[in-house]
Amino acid sequence: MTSGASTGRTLGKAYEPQTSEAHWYAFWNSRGYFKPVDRGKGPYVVIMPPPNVTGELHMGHALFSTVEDILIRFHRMQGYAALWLPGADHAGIAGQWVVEKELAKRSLTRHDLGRDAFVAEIWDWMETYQERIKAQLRSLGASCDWSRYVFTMDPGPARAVRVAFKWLYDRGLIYRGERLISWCPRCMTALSDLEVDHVDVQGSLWHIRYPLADGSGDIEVATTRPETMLGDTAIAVHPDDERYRSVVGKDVILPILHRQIPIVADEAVDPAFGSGAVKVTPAHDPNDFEIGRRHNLPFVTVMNFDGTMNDVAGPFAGQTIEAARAGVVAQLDAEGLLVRAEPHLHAVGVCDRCGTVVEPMISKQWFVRMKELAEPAIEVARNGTVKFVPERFTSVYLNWMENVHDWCISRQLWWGHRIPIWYCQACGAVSATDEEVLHACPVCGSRQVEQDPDVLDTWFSSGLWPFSTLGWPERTEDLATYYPGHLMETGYDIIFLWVARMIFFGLEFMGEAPFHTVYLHGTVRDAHGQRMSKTKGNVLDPTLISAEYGTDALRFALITASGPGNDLKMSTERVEASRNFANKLYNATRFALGAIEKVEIARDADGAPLLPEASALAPVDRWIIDLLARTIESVTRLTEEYQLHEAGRTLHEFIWSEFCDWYIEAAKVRLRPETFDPVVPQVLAYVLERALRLLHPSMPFVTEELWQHLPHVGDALIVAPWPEVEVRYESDAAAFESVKDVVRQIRNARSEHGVEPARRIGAEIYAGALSETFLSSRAELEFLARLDPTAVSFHSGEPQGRDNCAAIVTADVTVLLPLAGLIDVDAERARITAEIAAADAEIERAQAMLSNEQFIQRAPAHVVDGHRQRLAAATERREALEKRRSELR
RNA sequence: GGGCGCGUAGCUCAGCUGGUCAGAGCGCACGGUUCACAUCCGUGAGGUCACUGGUUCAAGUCCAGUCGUGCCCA
Repeated sequence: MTSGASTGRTLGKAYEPQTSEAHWYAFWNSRGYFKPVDRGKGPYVVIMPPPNVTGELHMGHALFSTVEDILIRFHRMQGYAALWLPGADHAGIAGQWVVEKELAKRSLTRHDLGRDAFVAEIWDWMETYQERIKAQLRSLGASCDWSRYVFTMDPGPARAVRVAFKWLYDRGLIYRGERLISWCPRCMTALSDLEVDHVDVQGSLWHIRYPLADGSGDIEVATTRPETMLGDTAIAVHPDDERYRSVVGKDVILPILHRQIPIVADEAVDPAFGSGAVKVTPAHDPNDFEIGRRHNLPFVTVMNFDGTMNDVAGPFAGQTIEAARAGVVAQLDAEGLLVRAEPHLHAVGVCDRCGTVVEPMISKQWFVRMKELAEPAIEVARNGTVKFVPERFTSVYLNWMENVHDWCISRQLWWGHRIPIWYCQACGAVSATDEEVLHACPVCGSRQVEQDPDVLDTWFSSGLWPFSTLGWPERTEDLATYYPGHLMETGYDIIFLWVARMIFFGLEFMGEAPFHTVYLHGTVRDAHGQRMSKTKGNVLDPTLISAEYGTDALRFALITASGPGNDLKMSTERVEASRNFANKLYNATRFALGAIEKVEIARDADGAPLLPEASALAPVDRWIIDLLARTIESVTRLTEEYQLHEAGRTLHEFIWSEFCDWYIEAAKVRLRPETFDPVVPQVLAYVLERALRLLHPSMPFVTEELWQHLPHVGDALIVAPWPEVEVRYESDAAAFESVKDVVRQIRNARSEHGVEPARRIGAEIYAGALSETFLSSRAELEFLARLDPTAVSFHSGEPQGRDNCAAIVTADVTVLLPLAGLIDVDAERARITAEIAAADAEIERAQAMLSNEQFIQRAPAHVVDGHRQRLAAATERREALEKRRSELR
């Protein structure tokens, strides 16, 4: 029975997504279809990469939600208990910053409010924006399970973070230490390596002379950062560098501050750079830090955490880094120690959140020891337990994981998960706890305990996401049922930040990788290939686009724009084309319904339109049914292989270029009252109903709307079963392709000869072995080629020469079109000559291959056979054309 | 310095494991009041698949190199 869901909804002349979308989303949601339901095939789990709660949804979100939704809907229809678990991320640094910017408008800083009040302020923001993000995901059609929605700062994930931290701390995999870390002076926090971007800047390379302490001369070094010389504790040269062999072990006098520092030999020095001697500032440069450790050099910090120089910097204390740089250069110049300055392009690390130049600083921070965690994470990628789509990202992942450094996880922020470490003021004990509050020191019992003021890197909690969302560390039913999940879908730009960490944490805490497949999508760019950004003003807002063209159009445009892992250019033209496709489908369905409503549609055991008996089918019916079967097969396979763009294109081709352009057009002749054939509505219903199911994951709204109007059983398309191939008619389909081919050629001949579209012409048809197909397709042929039924005749044997005819010649069929007075004999001769040339080219190519002994011997039989048939067909066609040309007068 | 992607019709891109794969959409030209759709229909023009060499019976499709372009890591 047709569901009541469509009651009251009528189909207007054009598809109006605006009215349809909200209706169906609410319908699905209210019936609980977004929740996983076990239908015997087990679970299929996708954990959504939670969007940051720091702003609006952008095209990247539209892309990820489309890809994930397609795969979830596909598996749901296949009978899996499909769980797509949504969430949102608190985005530590970015989250804190947006609220600080708001405060700045009121001329306030977070320090004016104090920690508690500031955090309360952020919570207000987060709550408002979480709702906005949820609404936008709904508008994109995301069929995720809202009942399981989680925010990274919710009590569950927060406890997971503490438990994970304590676990790793107890295992010795988390430690606190003084290391050189990347520091953002604007955000006033430490960063991990991954949160630092490298940008090339045009700076200078200053060449400076350091006098030798024994007065025997001086040594020249080159640097891009002269102000750090205040913290130099050595000069280094390569041990094999002959130029400096004699000075290694001597001291130099550090200019300005007049400290005496040694010259050391270290393999890390590149003799080809500058003079071959470098200044060593262990406290402000990663390479120098290592040199400093190797040679037991002092670590002299000359900067404050706010980007100014400290007291050690002597005359430059209190100045900004930029001012100190200028000052140092000026003084060196004044002292005659500046050799020269030359323009120099070099990479500078900047904070990926705010763009401020980061400073390498020595600081006491918390770290995760990576070696032990990385090993199993490398193994699962190597042995295929975790696969990447596209595959090339496996080596990107491995390369990173094999060279990973310890992970700095403490952040000097107020917003985020507070480090669950407590310091006893009485006995000095350091204690980790998985409780929110530690009331007393577990060592001495003192109640004078204070929690570490810092918070954890946001990505620490992200790494736990595949199981913290399911209730871990509690042994919940969800965790048992849905872990490990199946697919992780996200952008390739966060493969390390997010995917890699989920894999090693999943292995560490759950003993199993959190998913078997990582699907990585590219970046959505504007029509010119530029990255979209607010400052460039080239942002396409998915909310506005889907409001104008429809969500289905936006989704289809995104998904067909390019394949996995590749960037894609988005433009409204693309979306418009997809909207036209939705409208095409909509109108095709309206047409089909006109026929379907005239008869009683037979149903199969599931209640869907029944596949008609073969005996009742005309060639064109078998053709479209076979094509549907092929489409089901392709779309299923392509979706399983994550070739969603190809699946989309395949469906577009089937629905528009085959079903609409040929089947529906051909069907019209058998829908006329005088020649009405009841099998036609049956075929229309059968094919269309299944086509809608195939297209549903990509274009959920329009397909649901239309499906509800078609004969069906079940409440909604979203939970209808995925179509399966029921029957094939390969040879019948091939035969009808010949009819199509003849129609196309007649249309072409008509066009070439300038026959008015409305004019019906006669035809003599010599169909040979295909006579039966052509005879049974007579009405369709007449209609599609605009032939005059009273002047169409079928013949057997060889075509008889006739004057004033245009000729259609294929390998099997010849059609003569008597066009007395209409055709230009010269033009027809030219047309046929061109066709003969084409046939010649074909014959030549086939002969060239077939006369090659090696080809005959080595190529597979079916390939050789294919070319033999090709040659035979082309030869026949050529003969017929030649004959026809000789008959032209 | 190391690694990866891309370079196919005017534009944007498909083309999976090498053998009718030279394709689609948009654009363009010509023609259309066919009762589903002008968000449409029909016909057509346009590419030596960046370049060079190689493997193979056979190469946009594999290999090597070159050029152009974009990105990641250090």
